[in-house]
Amino acid sequence: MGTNCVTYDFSAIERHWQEKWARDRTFRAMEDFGKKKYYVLDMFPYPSGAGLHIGHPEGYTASDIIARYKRACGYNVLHPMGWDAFGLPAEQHAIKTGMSPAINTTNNVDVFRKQIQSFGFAIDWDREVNTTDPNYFRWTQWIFLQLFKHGLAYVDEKPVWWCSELKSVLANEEVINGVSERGEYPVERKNLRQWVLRITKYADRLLDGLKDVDWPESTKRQQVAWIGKSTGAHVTFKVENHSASVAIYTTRPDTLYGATFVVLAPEHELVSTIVSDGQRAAVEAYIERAKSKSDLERTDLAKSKTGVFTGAHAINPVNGEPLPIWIADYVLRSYGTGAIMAVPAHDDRDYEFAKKYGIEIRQVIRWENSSELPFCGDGKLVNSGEFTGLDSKQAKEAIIDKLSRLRSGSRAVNYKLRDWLFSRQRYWGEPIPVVWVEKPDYDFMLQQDDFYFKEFLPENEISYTSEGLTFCAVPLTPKELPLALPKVDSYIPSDNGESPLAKAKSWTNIYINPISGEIIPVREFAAGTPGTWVRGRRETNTMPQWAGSCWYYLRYMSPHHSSALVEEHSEKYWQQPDMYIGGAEHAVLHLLYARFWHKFLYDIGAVSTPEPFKKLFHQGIILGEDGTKMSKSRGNVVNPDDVIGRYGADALRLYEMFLGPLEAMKPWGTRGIEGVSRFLKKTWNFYIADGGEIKPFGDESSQQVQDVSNETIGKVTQDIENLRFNTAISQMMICLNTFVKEKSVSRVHATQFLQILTPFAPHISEEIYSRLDGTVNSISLLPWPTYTGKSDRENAVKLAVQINGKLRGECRVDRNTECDRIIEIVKKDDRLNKFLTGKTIVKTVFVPAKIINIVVE
RNA sequence: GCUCGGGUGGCGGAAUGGUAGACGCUGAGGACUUAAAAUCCUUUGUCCGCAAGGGCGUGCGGGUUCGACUCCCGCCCCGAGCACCA
Repeated sequence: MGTNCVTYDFSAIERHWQEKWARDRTFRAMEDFGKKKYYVLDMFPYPSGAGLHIGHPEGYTASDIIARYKRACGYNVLHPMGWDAFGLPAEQHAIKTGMSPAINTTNNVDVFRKQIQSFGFAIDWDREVNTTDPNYFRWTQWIFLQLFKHGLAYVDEKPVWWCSELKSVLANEEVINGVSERGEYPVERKNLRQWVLRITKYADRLLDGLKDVDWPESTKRQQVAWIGKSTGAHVTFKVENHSASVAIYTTRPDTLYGATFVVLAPEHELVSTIVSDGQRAAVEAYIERAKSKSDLERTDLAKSKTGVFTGAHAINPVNGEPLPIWIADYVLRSYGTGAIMAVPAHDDRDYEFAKKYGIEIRQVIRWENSSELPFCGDGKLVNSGEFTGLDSKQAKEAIIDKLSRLRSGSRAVNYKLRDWLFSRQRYWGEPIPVVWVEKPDYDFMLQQDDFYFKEFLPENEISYTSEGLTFCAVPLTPKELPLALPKVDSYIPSDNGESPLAKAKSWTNIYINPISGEIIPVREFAAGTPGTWVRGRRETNTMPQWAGSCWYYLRYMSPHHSSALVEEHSEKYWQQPDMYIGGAEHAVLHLLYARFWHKFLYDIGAVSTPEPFKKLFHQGIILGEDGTKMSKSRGNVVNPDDVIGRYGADALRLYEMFLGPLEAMKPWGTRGIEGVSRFLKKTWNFYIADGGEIKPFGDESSQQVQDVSNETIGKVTQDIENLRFNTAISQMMICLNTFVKEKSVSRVHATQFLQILTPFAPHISEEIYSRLDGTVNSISLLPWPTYTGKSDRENAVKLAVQINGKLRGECRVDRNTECDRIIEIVKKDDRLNKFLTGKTIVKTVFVPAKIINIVVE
């Protein structure tokens, strides 16, 4: 049953069908194991206070078209939605207003849900997840504990990015060009105790796995570049007149004979040991200067290189030559060994440095078409002792072999990828489920015969030392999960880098029982409490926002399951998303972290597939009408609620898909939506008479209608498969225009048109279908119409005629006409023949039923 | 700097070796209307021409081909990512 509206009243129609779908749970995903499954996933949104952005429904509409299409094709479709709701904006809102981020988040989610539902997406709302729901994040915490147990989580006191404005540590990825990604505030280096995840252990597998997924090449390339694997050698240089030696990493061992100096990063721990007395003052001054430089200054490529001689020399292991050791901030402590051999003849940076400080530049590679130094490619070796004459590739191997014999070097692999800094000094995140106890208490716990935690501990204990005391990490037991956030008076972090949770003393200070695993707050602990107890302090750091989004696609498979993160048989059935649609801004971080967790879960047997996302697609960005990024300050923001109010959800869905290729960046155009809106009205008027009743449709269609209908089914099907929705819509427009012109359209063709329109504009299609036929409860239950192949009924074709490659006309012929016959026809046509008279035909190229090209002289 | 993607009417875009500009927007003219909106019809790359017709045309310059927006070489411009990674 539809509405009773007489004209195309989209608000009434859309409200009616959305309510009906919700009531009937039309789009519930069932675990029907006899049916092939299709899992289509959107990157779930962060429910910001600003409400839904016009860009959100672009990806959601695309995935919805696929979901509805696949369902009509007979698949059992899973198309869920949820909320990535931990994160900084809610916390900053809390700091500003004092309102709890939990309440604020719930409000925002309610707004987002309502807005998303107003698009009529075929989502199974029974499976909604929310990363801030304790029943969700207990499993995020559980995964963390598994990582902990398997030695993939550790603490490290190390320099991290500290943003004093946000009062928080940021991950490398959250710092862009020396300022915070969010807010663009200045950042500095600060030493803090941090949780770190050992993603580097998975570097090779994260690289290899990319071969097996259907992802945009550019995204794969970005991940490859981020992992940054390189192969080369470690070479050890003895320091002259000193017991120390310097280890360097190079990808060019073939240039070893061209090394004329060695450079250490200013932070390299060897610097203070090897520096000569004469140079000490200059070196210390340089280090001091380097420290005060911001990262932006240090990495500024435009500035010239600087450095200081240490007074020490390193001995080149292959020829015994002493090379001056310099320090310079163009060498990074964090990559490789923090030290390099400098080969100015064959490295741009070393060349620039050597030029500036008058250091020898020695060519050891010769190449064809010799141009000037530096030359950084491969070639033939010169001035390289016994290796002279080899080409670079052979020389690399040969020189590494010699280094191995000399015990001065070996083959080595290096990655740009660093371990993942996993703790944040924030309130609004998942608490890290760990308790710290002092070392003597920890040893006492370990000595207990029936020590509960044995199976939850990593091989090597995790500990840190502060003010002379050593603390060891004890994981919470699964019984203690979820570890919920405590209530706090203030959400403001302290200036010393501690999370706001540190101020919730009654929450942080606890007693832990090594035998039962139980935890009780200090205030509940009395002298008479039975059992063995040890004092502890909860970890007060929380997890980064990435944590919850690392595994949400698994939770959708069994969102209410209470004894595992995903129910085994559900995971076996749904396996992984077949299609994942979301923005390219997540090309590296989210998609790399999720792959890391997934591979880990695969290793511990929690999931059965090695990769989380089979096929990935990035929708482009919708720009403002002026062609720039939508922003409040520019005043070019389009509000989806306004557009739906004015044109309806179907029109907005259709328009966003019609705008251009899904992956392209394209500007919004207010006039453009008028076009698709007219198309919908035209559709309505084609089916519905003035009084609101359905027009009569007979049993016969004209030939034209049959052909255009069939062609449209074929084109739209292909275009949906290839996510080319813009051309699918133009084909439907062509089809409708033909219908309107031809008028003799059968019931079957009238129904089929509505069916292929359904994934794009489901409300109007349901409404018209309910008046046209309505034998089934929803048009989405009808099987997708089939394309019957190219019609051979259409025999007369227009054949293009070219003479010397230039289009001169066309002729109407039977599609099977032979080449010779066509030349005769052309000769009889005065307008064509005039290009042939007095010329000889040298050659003809003939494509049957398409084109003929006559070459004359 | 390196890597990748792109450059087609007034605009969004179609066509990946076979009739460039589908489809939509806009503009112009017309029908209906007292009028307007809505709707419908015609037209809309550009130059010459009254017209018939013809020339030019997919960033620029070459090339391959019977035929190039499409493939190859060189250049210009725009966008994205990475950015002293040794």
